[in-house]
Amino acid sequence: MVKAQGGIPARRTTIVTLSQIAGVAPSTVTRALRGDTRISKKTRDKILALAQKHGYTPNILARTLSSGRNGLYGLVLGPSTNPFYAELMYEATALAEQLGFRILIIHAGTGSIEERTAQALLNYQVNGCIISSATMSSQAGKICDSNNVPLVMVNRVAYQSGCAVTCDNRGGGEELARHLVEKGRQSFGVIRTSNFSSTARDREEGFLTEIRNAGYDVTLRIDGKSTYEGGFAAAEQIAALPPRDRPEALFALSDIMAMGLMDGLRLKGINVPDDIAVVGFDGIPQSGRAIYDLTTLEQPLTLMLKRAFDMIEARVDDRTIPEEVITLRGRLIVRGTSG
Amino acid sequence: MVKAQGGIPARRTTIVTLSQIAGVAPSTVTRALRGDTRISKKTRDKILALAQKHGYTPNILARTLSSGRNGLYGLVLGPSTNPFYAELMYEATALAEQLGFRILIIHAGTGSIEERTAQALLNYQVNGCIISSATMSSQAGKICDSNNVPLVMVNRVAYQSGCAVTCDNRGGGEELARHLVEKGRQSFGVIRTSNFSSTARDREEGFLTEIRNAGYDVTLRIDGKSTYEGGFAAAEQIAALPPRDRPEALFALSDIMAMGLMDGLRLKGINVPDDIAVVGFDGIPQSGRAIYDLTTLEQPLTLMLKRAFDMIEARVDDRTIPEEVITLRGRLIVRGTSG
DNA sequence: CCTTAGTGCGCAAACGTGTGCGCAATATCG
DNA sequence: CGATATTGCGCACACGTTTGCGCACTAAGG
Repeated sequence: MVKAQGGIPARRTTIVTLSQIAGVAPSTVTRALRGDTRISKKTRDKILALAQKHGYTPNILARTLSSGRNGLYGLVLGPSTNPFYAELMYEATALAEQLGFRILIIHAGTGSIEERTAQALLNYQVNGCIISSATMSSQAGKICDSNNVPLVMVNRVAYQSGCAVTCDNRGGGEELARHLVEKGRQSFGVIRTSNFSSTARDREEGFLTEIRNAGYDVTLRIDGKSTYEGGFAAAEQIAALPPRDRPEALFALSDIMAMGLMDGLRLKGINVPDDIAVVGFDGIPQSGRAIYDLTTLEQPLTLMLKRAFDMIEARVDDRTIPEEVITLRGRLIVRGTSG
Repeated sequence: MVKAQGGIPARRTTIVTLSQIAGVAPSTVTRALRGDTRISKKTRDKILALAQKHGYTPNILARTLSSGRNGLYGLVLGPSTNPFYAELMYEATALAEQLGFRILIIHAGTGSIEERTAQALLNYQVNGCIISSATMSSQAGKICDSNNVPLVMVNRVAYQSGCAVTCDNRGGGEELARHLVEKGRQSFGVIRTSNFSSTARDREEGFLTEIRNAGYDVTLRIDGKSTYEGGFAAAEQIAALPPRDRPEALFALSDIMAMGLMDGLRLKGINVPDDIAVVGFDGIPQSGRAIYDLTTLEQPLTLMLKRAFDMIEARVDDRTIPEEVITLRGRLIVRGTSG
């Protein structure tokens, strides 16, 4: 209950307020504001002017209660150690702002989405939720499913079911492999991740396939833990190898690992790309810094999110649309680290 | 309106549903769930069990409509080019999760908060809003004020009025200055920002004061634009100077600029700290990377946000609490770049 | 037995918005 | 001119939750 200060009950202007001033029914005000054609132009103009004058702003929460629609979209983010997620959040926010939506942060960090988190989605009656990293517990998935909350995975494909928008990770891996082969590299290593996400697996498989097609093989695999520090540690392992055992090219499954890797190599006096070529994946802005100048495969992040929003919107209108997976092709950015 | 699929109207369980099953009034269910003492233990236990069994989750939106309280906190973030804001978002989310709140991203990026953004706060009836960077247009401030939306600036102090939680930027600048002087540096430069935030100004003033106290002066000032790229460009300007005109120590007003600065210097063959010492401000995690190993002044971010939440909560309960500014002391982290 | 105090709960309204239905007035047509 | 279609709007209820008020019942005290 809003307490008035100083005795004047400065209640906020609502549709009812406006209707009283205009001398019409609240329903008329609603329809006028929402542009219902059945309201005469004269009445509508009058009400719009009144709304403007009294600084009316709709109470979205009340609207939700009545019509089920609010512009609220949940967002689940991966850990802060990968700037990719921060970028995703910024992109999603910008896109939402443009489309008139709002982003509700549901969870940010590692760990899977448990029942408690899924309930938050219901508590706030979000129209849908974009999940960028974490996996869902089956219990949580069931909750969302049975309550008709459309879920879309971005940058990840669920194992059993669910909507998803993802980059062509396999194709990207292949493209990077071909690029390195064209550059004349003949032995290869992969800085991979310990988690079993579809994303990481597809990238690695694509890479491996094309390397083998070219008649070579991946001879070194190190877990880079999807972090800068993991990539850095991998560099130390590589530096510890006798130089002739070191691969001529390394594929870090994500840019952030590639950055750690390069810094690690640099500190050990190993030159990129003269001694070892490095390529990454994601296309985060930091990879373009002169100090890295990383060859990478850029994900079409803005477009991916746009598709994700579209998917949710479509399913809000029609719950019966079947599950859908969209794969978008990434773009190879050739920079200095691939030789 | 939730459309049922397959003929079975799988409506969500609400307080009314529960009340019907239990054979009591909805008001009794509410009070039982909220732990009102006037409900007998027997009834309460029965209802709690029922709620558990039927997977009841409260509809916060409806609660808001009726009681004005939801756990929604707006968050306004600065540009993505400074990872400090991403970290702030992650911290705020973690803290909110702990306290049972939710974060609604209101705006992320550059630019001031205009009327339209302020209205979003009203649309969703947020309990309050944390503003981490942008300045508010006076119109937007008025809207929030007249609608009793508590605002707290974090990492910034408003010029005229408003609540704020901030690090002791002036004191931090002084501490960094003393540290560099102790290390024997005798000439100084500052990589500053073009915007006129209180934060940047205080840091620079504190630094300047102590440098002068020690009998030296700041002889070089470059605009680093609060970005990595700005810091990098500053390095190129400095490298273009004849070596004896270069300051012996540089203070970048934020870590992200310090990082760009160091990379720029490195690429020009200038050694840190042998040729030039560098210190930053903020204490973002990236500054601790081996490749930077930056001496900096860490902001107590978690605590700052905790205080911000507390401030808002207090003002939700009691609108008459006057405006308040809290300043928290930061922590000097001495690493390798200060010599 | 009567009064008083306290306990446990229900009634009904309120929060702000959306919508199906229907009524009245006007326009259109035969 | 009368019948029908169209336009413009109001009524009433719904969404899920909270809360002031008050009623009924029990326990305690005189």
